[in-house]
Amino acid sequence: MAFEKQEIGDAVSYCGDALEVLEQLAAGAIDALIVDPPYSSGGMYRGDRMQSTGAKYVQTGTQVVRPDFAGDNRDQRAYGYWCALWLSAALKKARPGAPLCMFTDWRQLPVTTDILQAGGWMWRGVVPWDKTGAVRPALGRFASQCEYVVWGSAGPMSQDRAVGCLPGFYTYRVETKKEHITQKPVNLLLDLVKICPPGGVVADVFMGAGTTGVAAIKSGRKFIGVEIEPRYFDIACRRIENTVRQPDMLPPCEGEQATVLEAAANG
Amino acid sequence: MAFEKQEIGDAVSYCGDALEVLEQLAAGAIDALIVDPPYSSGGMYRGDRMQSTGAKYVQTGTQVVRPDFAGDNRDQRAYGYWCALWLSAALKKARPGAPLCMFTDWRQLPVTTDILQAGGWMWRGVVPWDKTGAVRPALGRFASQCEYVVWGSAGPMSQDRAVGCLPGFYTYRVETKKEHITQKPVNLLLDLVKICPPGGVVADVFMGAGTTGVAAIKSGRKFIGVEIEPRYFDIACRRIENTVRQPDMLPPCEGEQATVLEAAANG
DNA sequence: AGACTAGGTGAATCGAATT
DNA sequence: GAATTCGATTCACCTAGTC
Repeated sequence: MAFEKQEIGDAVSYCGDALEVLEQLAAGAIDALIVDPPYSSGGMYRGDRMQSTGAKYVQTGTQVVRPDFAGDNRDQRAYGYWCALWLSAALKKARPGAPLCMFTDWRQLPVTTDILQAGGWMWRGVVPWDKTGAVRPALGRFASQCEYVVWGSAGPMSQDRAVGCLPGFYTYRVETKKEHITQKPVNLLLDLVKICPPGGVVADVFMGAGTTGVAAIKSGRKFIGVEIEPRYFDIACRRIENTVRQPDMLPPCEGEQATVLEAAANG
Repeated sequence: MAFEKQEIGDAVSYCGDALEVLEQLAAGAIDALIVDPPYSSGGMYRGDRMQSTGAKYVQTGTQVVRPDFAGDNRDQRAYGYWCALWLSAALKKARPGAPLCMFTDWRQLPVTTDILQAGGWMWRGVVPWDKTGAVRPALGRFASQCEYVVWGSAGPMSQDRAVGCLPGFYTYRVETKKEHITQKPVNLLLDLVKICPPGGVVADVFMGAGTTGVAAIKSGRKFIGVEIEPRYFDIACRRIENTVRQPDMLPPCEGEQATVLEAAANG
């Protein structure tokens, strides 16, 4: 099968189905998988979830029209089976010990930890992300102001490529200008990509607006991206291209060397 | 069956098994259930989890000797069945709509949301608690610096007794002087008891060192507590007694009236 | 300073089953 | 019976922010 493929700097992006693209990658191609799959959340009842994403995630006030996104209307069991499929496919293309980060909300959190393990990955923890501003308070209840990164690894993780310790909690305000309704802050992803050894390949098979790619490239890592919806694919490619063009590269993180992986390969 | 029973101010404490004490309470006796059950966590492998709590939750350096606590060495399935039992028993003694808060760690979080529902409660969300300082960093990993409050209610929650909106995330440093290895900060519990209408009855059937009771009494609520381990029962009673004695009662929270429940009962 | 952290890794060791 | 393998268990050591 052939997909539209865009190579921009150290980023390779495919417009196609996650599962199908994953099956065409080389084994060991992925040093870290960071994904934000459609949560299939957003309603207590099946009928609520089956709406188009535009109707489901309503924005009050100014109406910003965005294309609907695909894969967000499965019920919870179908969602689980589908995730297990692409997670399993991704595992086969991941370097042994490669880390996996997967966004989810509170409602899908337990399913997510299950399907991560069903897909063959080793579950290692949960990292909350405090969205602060984006809270819808409810009288007499706790606000749901956090989303979650469920993380794990492709089997045992050795510490030999590690360059430091990462926090277990992040606070970043949701960006006001978004091109995708579930778009994550670049700064959040800039922190998360540190789980990938410097110079390694970060993969995201549900790119959306491409924030993971932006963060990977900006931090001197390589990137493989997949997005099925052509309009978001174009948006992602444009954002990655803008990142490649303006080399306001971040300074290497504390103790990070851009060539850790190459050194390991050579030595 | 008879249990040791201590009445201290507005707090009634029982030394005994949670399930057995719950079955002796009157229906509707509980306005809010806030519990910190033994997580049965503490290791990647079954053997690790089966150790005594003293050996499992290691303290480096100076050895502070604390009594082991009971019920922390079930495997995950047994943990689930056991929780479903006492949660179901508690539901029968809870006022309709009463909120439930249940502490857990990342490893037991998915089980906890399952068994909360298995016990008949309605799952409503997850509230992370950032322990900040109490982090054991690990090279190349995300630290696990959060624990979680899984919360829900005894059926539909009406908003008529609600006095305000609660945050969906808390940051409190672990207290340095603890009498129980899993003791929670008083300030955290002072925030959480706000889920209970002012003047209502907060119950905690795994008191440990009694922090929930301290927070309930300090905020002008009533309290029912249960603890199976006599040494922790004594510690809890002493801490509650100290709280009752020094009436440095907190000012009513924003919009809180100390007599909301009484007013409802009278009118 | 030094203790503290609802740990995790990996090497060494022990034990039972198999060759 | 001695050697080997595999699994389970034990133990030293690592991490960094805060008190």
